[in-house]
This record gives sequence, structure tokens and C-alpha cells, in this order.
Amino acid sequence: MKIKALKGFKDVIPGEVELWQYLEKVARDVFGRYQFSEIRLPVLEETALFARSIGEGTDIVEKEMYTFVDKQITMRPEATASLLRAYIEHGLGVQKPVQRLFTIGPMFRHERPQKGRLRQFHQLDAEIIGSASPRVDAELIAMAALLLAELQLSVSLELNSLGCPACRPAYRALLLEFIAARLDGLCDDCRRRSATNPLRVLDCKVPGCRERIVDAPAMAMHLCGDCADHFSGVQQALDLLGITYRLNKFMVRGLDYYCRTTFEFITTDLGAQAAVAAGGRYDGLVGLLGGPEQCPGIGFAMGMERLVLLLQQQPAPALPAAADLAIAAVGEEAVLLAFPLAQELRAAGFRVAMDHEGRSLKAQMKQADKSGAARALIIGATEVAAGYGLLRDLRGEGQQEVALNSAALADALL
RNA sequence: GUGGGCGUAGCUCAAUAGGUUAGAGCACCUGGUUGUGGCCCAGGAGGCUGGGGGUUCAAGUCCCCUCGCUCACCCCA
Repeated sequence: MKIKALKGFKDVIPGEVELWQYLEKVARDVFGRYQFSEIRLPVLEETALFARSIGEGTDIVEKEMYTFVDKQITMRPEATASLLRAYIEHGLGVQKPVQRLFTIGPMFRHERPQKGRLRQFHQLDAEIIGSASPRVDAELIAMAALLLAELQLSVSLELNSLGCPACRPAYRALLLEFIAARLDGLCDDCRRRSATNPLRVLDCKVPGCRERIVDAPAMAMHLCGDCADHFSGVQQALDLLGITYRLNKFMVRGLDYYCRTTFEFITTDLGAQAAVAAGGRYDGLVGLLGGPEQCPGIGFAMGMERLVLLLQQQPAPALPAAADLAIAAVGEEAVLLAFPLAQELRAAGFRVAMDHEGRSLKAQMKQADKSGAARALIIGATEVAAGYGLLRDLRGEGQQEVALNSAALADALL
């Protein structure tokens, strides 16, 4: 029986990994422009960290976590909890009251895999901790938008506010009343949700349910004064930056910790998994995890698999050539001369390919061409005797003689 | 956890109503060119047809089971 990767776990092999590297490069660059610092976090945490932050009743905590039950530790299903744990543990807010942090890495959820959804998946995660300013919300959203734009991806932005502990209970009661009045017209899932997570009824996909809830009370219309001010502040700031968005009063979040601003970048090109990035504000979560009370925060996560799927649907970005030089040496003498030459050129910073299988010149040239090398250096008995190799342009046709020493070759390659 | 679709070469796919030795394209290797890549031509290698059981003179093809992949629901990035 052949051993294969686990269900929902994938290898990223050469040919595909370049796109991931490109994605990470662009992301790091954009994050840097907004003054975010990278933080690297462990993949395992105490189970309690996620139970407390994400919420005991959520699907993630209830049935999707990879947990070592005997050790009370869990492979992270998302990054925010771990990041805040580290923020608190190292007192990062003390030196710098407003911290901008990002992290990149794998997350784990035991779900049934489908397009754009794996059990080990990867996220780009950015958080701003310590500021309640609505401009921070807008700036964070603008950063995500800029990153997606630089990746040439066309997505749309949806925005909503979930209120806060001051105004949500009253709204929730209002919504429950609305749902209870038309419960028998809703699907089975919605009946269940009305008890467990009534907000979820709002984004049910069943057409019949949608019809019945079109005039449901919207959280955004029942915000308390502070939340309403904040929400309009976010919208004004987004307008100021020229970020276009659509208010979606039915957009809710799956994790308990969100409050006020929530947003999603969605696409129509990924089947059912429409969200490529999502996030929101989580004022109070830092306090909940044992950090300073009243510490506000906001962040987003982007699904890298989903971004890669989108990137694969469009023309490939220009990626650097695989090699600067491929050496084709024929005969023992030539090989013994070429081998240390390759080492010297590599030490000098060039990417050099060289075959050690004793293959024919033709085979080596063919390999050189396929490898994407810009040029080939041909060395045979004649060249060894003369002290000159043939430097051939693989993009065009010409070739020239170059002295067989690393200095001369380095010059010729530049 | 629930449903649908699909499993044949590394990849994408063929294989007439069950019928000899399971084919093609791409990729790979060799040669055509004793030392020159791309284009072309010729040849080669590569498969327990996912696995197991059953029906049959005969199964890639029909039946059952199982495993895997995939899409969707749920949920979510």
C-alpha cells in the first residue's frame, strides 16, 4: 500500500511553489509599506486559548480542531488568538502602544475538503492592536485591497458592523423576535441556527430563506451611538481613500470575538468558497485573553490557497529565470575544469546548473534550454586546450568565446 | 457529519454490444547531427486499469464492498 498525503493535506511542488513565493513576496512588500512587522508563531497552543477566543459554541471549536486530548493542546485553527497571546506574553503593547503585526503560516481545521478549503491551509494574517480609530479600520482594509490589487485580482469588498456588547443584545432580541414570527417558513438549518446562532440566519443561502428575511432588522440600523459613530467614521475614511465597498447587512462572522467593523473580500471565481480575505474588529479580546482590558484590535486573514487558485486562473506573473548559466562539459578533462568553475561562479552569486550524468552535449544543451537558463557554457576537449569556452545565448542564437576562468565568465554574464 | 460526480502511463484522456498482447497526445530517454538547445522525424521506456470479492469460457467494461479524489451542503480564509 502506497503512503499518500493525508486527506486535506497538500504538497506544493516545484512549478507551483514559485507562485506561492511570489504571493509571499508581494505580501511582505505591501505589509512593509504600511509599517507592519512580521511575527512568527508556534503552531501548537493550549486548547483553552482557542476555546476562549473563538468561542465554545462555534463549529471550529466544537468539531473542527486538531486537539491532542491527553495533552490539552491544539493545532491552531486560526492565527489571531496565537498572535494576541504572543502580544500579551511579551508585553508588546508597552513599548509601542499601537502594534502592527503580520504572520504567515499554516492553520488546521478538520473539515471536509473542497475547492479552496483544505485541512491544512495557509493564511496571511495582519492585525493592528491598540487603536480604536475608525481610520485604522479603513487603513487596514485599504492595505488588504492594495495587496489584492497588486496581485491583479479583482474582488469586491463588503462591509458591515456587528455592534458591541452594549447594543448587540437588544438587536439580537429584536432579530429573534423577527425570526420566531416566521420560523415555519425557514429551512431546517435556519431553524437550528435560530437557536444556536441567530445572526447566521441572515446569511443563509437558501432562496426561500433569503426571501423571508429581506426585511429583517439589520444590526447596522440598531447600533448604539458609539458604534454608529465608529461605523460612519470607517465609511468616511474609506471614501477618503477611494476604496469602494458595498454595505451588506447580512454579513456576519463565524467567530465570537468580532465586534463593530467586519469586512470580506469576495470573488465569483472560486465556487462556493467566495471569501479570499475576511476580518474585523475585536475590541475586548485582548482583555479576555488576560491582556490589558479595553485594548482594541482589528485584523484580517487571507486564504493563501484561495489566492493561489485565483492567480492560477490568470496569466502567470513574470518570474525570474531559473539559472544564469548552464555548463555543458563533455569529456573528463572538461568536466574536471568545469566543476570548480561552477563552484566559483556560484560563490560569486550566479545561479549555475551543471549535469553530472556524463550525458551527450546535445542532451546537456537540451536540458539547459528547458531549465530556463539564460546562457550555456560549452566546454569540450578543444576548449580545454585553447583555454576558451563557448558562451551561447539560449534566448537567441549567438555564441562567443570566453576565457575559462571565473572572472572572465562573471564579466561576460553581467 | 450529509449528498452528487469520478478513479486507466508522471499529466490530460481513448478503448466499438464484455472478446487476443490496454492505446494516443504531452512530458521523459536515445538516435537522426562522432561537439550545440528550440522545430521536425524515427525509435524506446513507462500500467497489478485504486484495492478486494463476485458473475462469465472471457471483465478496464457488469454486480457488491472498500479506499481515494472531487464538487456541493454545513462551516469558513
